[in-house]
Amino acid sequence: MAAKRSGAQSKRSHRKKTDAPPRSEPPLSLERIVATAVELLDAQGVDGLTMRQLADRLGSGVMSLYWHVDNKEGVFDLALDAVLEYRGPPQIVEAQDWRTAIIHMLEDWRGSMLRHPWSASLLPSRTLGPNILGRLELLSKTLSGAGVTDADMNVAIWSLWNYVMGATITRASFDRSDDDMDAAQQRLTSLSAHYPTIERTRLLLDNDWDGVFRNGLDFLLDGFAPRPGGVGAPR
Amino acid sequence: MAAKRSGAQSKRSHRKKTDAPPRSEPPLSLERIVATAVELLDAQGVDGLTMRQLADRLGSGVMSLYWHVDNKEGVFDLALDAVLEYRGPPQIVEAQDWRTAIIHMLEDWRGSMLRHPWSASLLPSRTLGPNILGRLELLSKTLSGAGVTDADMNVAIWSLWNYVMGATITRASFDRSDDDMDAAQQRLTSLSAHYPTIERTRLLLDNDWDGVFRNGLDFLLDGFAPRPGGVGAPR
DNA sequence: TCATCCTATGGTACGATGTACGAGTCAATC
DNA sequence: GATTGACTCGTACATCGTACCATAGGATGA
Repeated sequence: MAAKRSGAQSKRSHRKKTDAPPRSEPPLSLERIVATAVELLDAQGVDGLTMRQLADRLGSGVMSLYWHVDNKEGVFDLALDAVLEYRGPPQIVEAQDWRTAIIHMLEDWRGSMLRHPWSASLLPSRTLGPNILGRLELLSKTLSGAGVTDADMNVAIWSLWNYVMGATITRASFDRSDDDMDAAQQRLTSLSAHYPTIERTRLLLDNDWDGVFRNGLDFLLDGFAPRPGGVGAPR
Repeated sequence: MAAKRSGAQSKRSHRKKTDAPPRSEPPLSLERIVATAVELLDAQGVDGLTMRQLADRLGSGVMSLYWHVDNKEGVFDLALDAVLEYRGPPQIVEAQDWRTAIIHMLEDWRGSMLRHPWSASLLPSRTLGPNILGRLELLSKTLSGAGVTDADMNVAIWSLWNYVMGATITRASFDRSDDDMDAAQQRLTSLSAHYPTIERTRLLLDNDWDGVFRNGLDFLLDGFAPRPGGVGAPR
C-alpha cells in the first residue's frame, strides 16, 4: 500500500541553499522524486530509469526513495500522470463549439505524450491516474452536450482513445529511431519485389504525422456526431 | 550480427518428451526456440520470458541459445513476427469487394494479437518483420485498387495502423486485468463527484470491444473511400 | 532533564537477470 | 590421425529491484 507521505513539511530550518553548493540537497519529497524521474525518463527513456540513478540525481541514498514510494512501478505511475495534466482550452476557444474543444484536448493530449515519448507506451498498461480520468470525463461531458447518447457514449470514447493511443505510440516509437526508419526503407527497397506498393509510396518515410492524426480524427468525429453542413474529407 | 543458422538438421534420433528428462531433447533450432518463446510469452507475459526459463523449457543450457540468436531482443523480434502471419482471406471472400477484404485482414490482425496479448504492445517499438510488411503491402494494394491515390495512400494506411494498434493494445492490457478494471470502476464510483459522466456510463466496464473496433473502423473507411450508397461524408 | 516515539535516511546484502568468455563435444573432411 | 567448423554450456560478472535493519534528529511527555 501507499507509504506514508508528508502532507506538509513545515520545516525549513537551517538549510543553506543560496550560497555554497557543497553538501546541502533539499530534502526528499514526492514532488522532487517525480520531477526528477520525469527528467530522467525524458533523457534516457524507459530503460534509463533505475532507482540508483534516480537516487543519485536526488543526492540521496537509494533506499530513501522507498519511504516515499511503494516501488518502481509507483514511480512510473506518478511520472505518467504528472505528464498528462490538462489545463483546459484557452479562453478564446472555450466559447466555441464542442468539436473544437474536443480536438483541442485530444491534440494537447497527444502533444503532451510526444513531448515525453516514454509516456505513450506506458499509459495503456497502467492504472488510470486522476489526470487521465479528468480528460475522459471532459470528453464524455462534451460529447454528451453535443447530443451523443449514453448508449453510444462508450463506443465513441473508446474509439477516440484507441485512435489517440495508436497514433501517439506509433509516432513516439518511430520518432526515436529515424535512422532505423531509413534503414528499414532501404531494406524495403532491396526487397521491392515482395513489397512493390509500399515501396512505391515510400510508406516508411516523410510522413506528415500531424496531418495524418488530424485527418483520421476528423473522420471519426464525423462518424460519431456528423457536422450539420456535412463537410466531407478535407484534403 | 546474425548468428549462423543451421539450414538443415539431419538428426532426428529418439525424442522423449515429458517423462524422464535425462538427456534426449531434440537439437536446438531457431524454429524450436521461437515456438517455445511464444509458448512462454503466452503463459507468462513479457516479463515471464527469461533466457534461463527459455533454455530450461528447451532442455538446453542458457548460453546455447546465443548461438542461434543475437540476444533477447532478437527473440522478441522473431516471436512477434511469428505470431503475425497472414494466410489471406478464405476463398469465399476473395472475390468480394475490397472493403470486405480489408476488414477481414484487419480483424484477423487484431485477432492474432489478442490471442497473444504480449504482441500488441511489442509491435510498435520493434523493426517491422516480413509478416507485418506483407500485411501493409496487401493493404496498400487493396486500397490502391479501390481508387485511393498514391498521394492519399500513406495517410490512409497510417490512420488504419494507428487505429488497429490503439484498439488492440488497449484491449490487450485491459484484458489482462479484469479485476483491476473492476477495482478501478469502484474507485471511480467513490470519486463520482469528480467524474460523474464516466461514472454514469460505466465507462470502465462491460464494453463491447469487438463492436467498438468494428464501428470506428467503418467510420475511418467511409472517410477514406466512401461507399457508393454513402453513409459517410462525401468527398 | 531524560526517555520515548515518529519521521526520514541509507548501508549492506540477496536473488534474479542478460550475456561475455572460453573450454568443451562431435561429425565431417583431409 | 589431424584438423576444422558447427554447436553446446559452465562459470563469472555487472546491474537491477528491494528486504532488512541500524541510525539520526526533532517532537513530545515525564
